[in-house]
Formats: sequence, structure tokens, C-alpha cells
Amino acid sequence: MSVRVRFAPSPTGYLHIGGARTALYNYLIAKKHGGKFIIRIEDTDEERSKREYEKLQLEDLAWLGIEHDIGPGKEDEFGPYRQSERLHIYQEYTDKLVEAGLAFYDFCTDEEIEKMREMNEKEGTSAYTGKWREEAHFAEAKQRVAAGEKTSVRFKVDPTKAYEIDDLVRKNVKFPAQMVGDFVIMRSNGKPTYNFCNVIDDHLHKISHVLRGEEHLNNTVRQLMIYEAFNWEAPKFAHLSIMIGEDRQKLSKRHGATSVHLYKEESYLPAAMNNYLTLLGWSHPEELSVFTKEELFSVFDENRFNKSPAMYDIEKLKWTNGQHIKLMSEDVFFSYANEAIAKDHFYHTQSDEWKKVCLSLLREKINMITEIPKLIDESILNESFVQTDELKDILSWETTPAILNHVKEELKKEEGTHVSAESFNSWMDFCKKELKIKGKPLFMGFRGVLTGQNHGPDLKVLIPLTPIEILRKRINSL
RNA sequence: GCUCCCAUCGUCUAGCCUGGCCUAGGACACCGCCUUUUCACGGCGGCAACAGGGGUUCGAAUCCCCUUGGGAGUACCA
Repeated sequence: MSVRVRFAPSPTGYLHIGGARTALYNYLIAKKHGGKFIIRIEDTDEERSKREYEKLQLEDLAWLGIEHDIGPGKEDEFGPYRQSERLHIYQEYTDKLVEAGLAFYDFCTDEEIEKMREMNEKEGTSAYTGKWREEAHFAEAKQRVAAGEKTSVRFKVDPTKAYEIDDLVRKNVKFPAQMVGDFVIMRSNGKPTYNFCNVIDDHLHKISHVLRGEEHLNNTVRQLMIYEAFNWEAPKFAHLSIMIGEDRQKLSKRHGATSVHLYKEESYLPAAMNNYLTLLGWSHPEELSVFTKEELFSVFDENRFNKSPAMYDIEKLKWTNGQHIKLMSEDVFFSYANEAIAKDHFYHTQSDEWKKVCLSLLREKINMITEIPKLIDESILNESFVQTDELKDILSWETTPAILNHVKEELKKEEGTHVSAESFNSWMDFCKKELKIKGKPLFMGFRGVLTGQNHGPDLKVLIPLTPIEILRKRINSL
């Protein structure tokens, strides 16, 4: 059987990082087995679904490089792949179920249903107790439907049955049928519900493996009932561990940045995002923690999913991002940085030569490209010193005043916009040879006097990058 | 409440299926040392976990049961 997997987002918001991981795993499974990765849009909730979100989610997926083989606009013979375009199909299958006596029209009022719900909550049950399930009322129901009355359709659950799946992640899982009552498969507005159309589509779209979040595990029993009713073979399931926040609750908006587009805006590397997300619920057979998704094509393995929830840790994501920054070629990094640094930043007023030197200086210090402008502001553009304890300490050394004086004099003599690397070296040479200052007092003295800090990028590169005016201002403020 | 799922360092995890190689390995974070005439990078090292209790077994992180804890679902959302 050929492998066909799908990612089935609801276009009700931006792409969530949990969704991105699910999509990635599906994509990877398809790549591993030479199968097809399908996108199906589940837009049956007409109030919340927006076409705009579909577009945005697809864009985010494209940014991650998770391209689908089949989906809306890329149809094959089993399409269409947008549920709103398949409504007639769901109606057809609903009718079949009703005909066969496996589903029934339900005319219960909202009040009656509410009462049922309350009862069930009290009793710890989930049974439908309305009268419409009974054969005796079917003729009446049929008449009312024929007369054009709107109604919902419920699936008739046989509470004596039990179902089980052989989940790729969780192995054998058993569900008693009583855990659910007769559930709605078709709403009174003519739209199908998730548990129904999802099954119809997975079957008709020839889906071989369903990889989805663990929050769907309990839904599986309802879906199994539908497969059984139609005598269809269910696909292979894999219920992936959920992603949780620091409070160990399912990751959601209140945990902060959970939308993929936010990471795109912050110039995270898609490769890093994929890398990190892959490791949240899956482990590399060689325990590698840095890799590209292409390197996973052959090595990805559906037997290495982890069952327990994974906490989303942005610090590790950042570290992963830093690893991928170090992996980039110089040219790619250069254009990436030019793209990511705000257009109005000082950086863009400098020569290409300056930019290249600056970038190679700062690259190894960062995990995020957005740290570059920040570092430039802090170490190149800051004009006055903050009298920190560290700075006071350096200034209190007996060797420092001599360095300060020498630098001050040299700075007066300098012409041009920047100090050349040669000049800077000669300053240091002078202090070393004539003033006999070396090692830490030498370097830290220069660093303190010229940058006001006790740490930062390599001085010999940093100082020639700093506009001479700024160096003068700094030194004069001392 | 009911149903289902989960349980190894603070975090991501390896090991579990197919008990012994586990004195429990790796990674992030943190700390220390080395290197660098400064800072960082890097290298080396340290801290730190099998939730608890019962079994089974010569032997249990690994298999079974219970307890506890956590999570998900319980919609005419998906």
C-alpha cells in the first residue's frame, strides 16, 4: 500500500507551532516512504474559518519548506481537498447511514439537549436519551425532513461494543463504546462535524497513516465507529505527544509566541525551527541534535516517537538557531543578515567591506540574527559610558590612566572616519613596549577605556569598525 | 465525575518492546578549569534523574499490579 499522509488544518487562525510539528512529521513520513504529503483544509466551522487564514497557514508551511504534493490547487483524482467543497459528499454518506438505520434525525430542542448534558455530567455518563433514536419515531422524523425542516443527524452508538487501535506511538489502546453517546455527525446547518467528515475524507483520500496530536486520541473511538459502519478499513494511527508550556498545560496562546509567523518575523531560521520541532517528541537514532530536514528523509523513523508530553523551551530553540547560523556559508549568512537587519539601522549606512567584517566578527557570538543590530548598538554605537562596577574596577588599575592618556592623544591626531587596524595596533604596541603593560591589564584597559565594558567582541576588529567620532565622545566623557 | 493517555537530570531526551553491557548516556541551561597577551568561540570537567509501594526473577529504569502525580477528552470546535 502506498503511503499517503495528510495535514488537516482548520483555517481559524495562524499556523501554530504544534501544528507545524504535526505537519513536519507527516511530511517526513511521506519523504521517508516515498509517499504523498497531502494538505486538506478542514473548514466546516463556518463561523471561525476564514479563507485568509488558509492562505497564511500555507505561507507559513512554505516558509518552513514543508511543501505538499497534493491539496487545494494541487488536486489529484481523489480531491477536492477543501471540505467546504465536499459538502455534497458528506450529505450522501449521511443519507446512507440514515437509510441503513445506523444514524437518525434528531429534533431535540436546545433545551432538551442542555438538560441531557447536565444529566450526563451529574451521572458521569454520556448517553443520548432523546426519543428520536427509537425506531418508532423514524417515520415522523423522515416526514419532517421531507417537509424541509432543518435537523441534525446523530450516529447511533452501540454501547455494548468496544474498539481498539494499534497506535504507532501508544501501541494497543482500547475504548469502550459507552464513553461516547450518540454523537452529531451532521449539524442542522447542513455542515458535517469533524469526527464524521474527517473519516469520510481520510477514506476517500486514501490516507494510509494518520499522524495527529494526542488530543485526538479520544476522538478515535467515534471515528472507528464510522469506519465500521461503512465497512471501511481504518488507517494506521499515530497520536503524537502534545506540546506543553512551562505550566505543563497544553501549549496555547497564553503561553506567548505560539504562532509560526511570529518566528518568521523574528528572523528565526526555518531550518532551526524544523530541527528543534522535530526533537520535541522524536529522537534521532544517533542522538544528533543538529541536522536539516533533508538529512532526516532517510533516517526518520515512526518507531522513535516519544509518548510523554514535551515542554516547549525557547532557549533551546535559540541555541539550535545559533547552530544553524554557524552552519551557513558566508555568502548566505551575509544576505540573510542584510535581509534581517532593519533597513533604517546604522548597519546599512556602512560599506560592504565594513558589513562583512562586522558580520564575521559578531556571527560567532550570536544565536539570533536580531542580536546583531543589538550588538552593534551596544558595542559600536553607544556614545557614553555607564559607570558600572566593572568599568570602575578597570579604571582603578594603576596602568589604566596611562592607556587612557595615550589613546586620548592618538585620537586627537587621527584623521578620517575610522581608526585603521594598523593605528590601533600601534597604540597597543606603544603601551606594551614603552609603558610595559601587557596581558589582561593591556587588553582590558583598552577595552574599558574605549568601550566602557569588560566584555565584547574582539577589540582589534571592533575598534576599527567604530566611528572615530564615537570613540572621541566616549573618551571625553571619562 | 467518567473515559483515555503519560511518568528517566530544571528542560529535551537515550536506554524500556527483546530484563544483566546502567556505577543510567547525550543535549540545553548553570558552574569550574584549559586555551586565547582581553572578551568570546572551542576543548575538558562538574552539578543533576529511573515518582512511591508491592510483586515476578538469580537479577528490574526495563515485565506485572496498586498508589500518587500530571495531562487530554467529555460540543450542532477541530
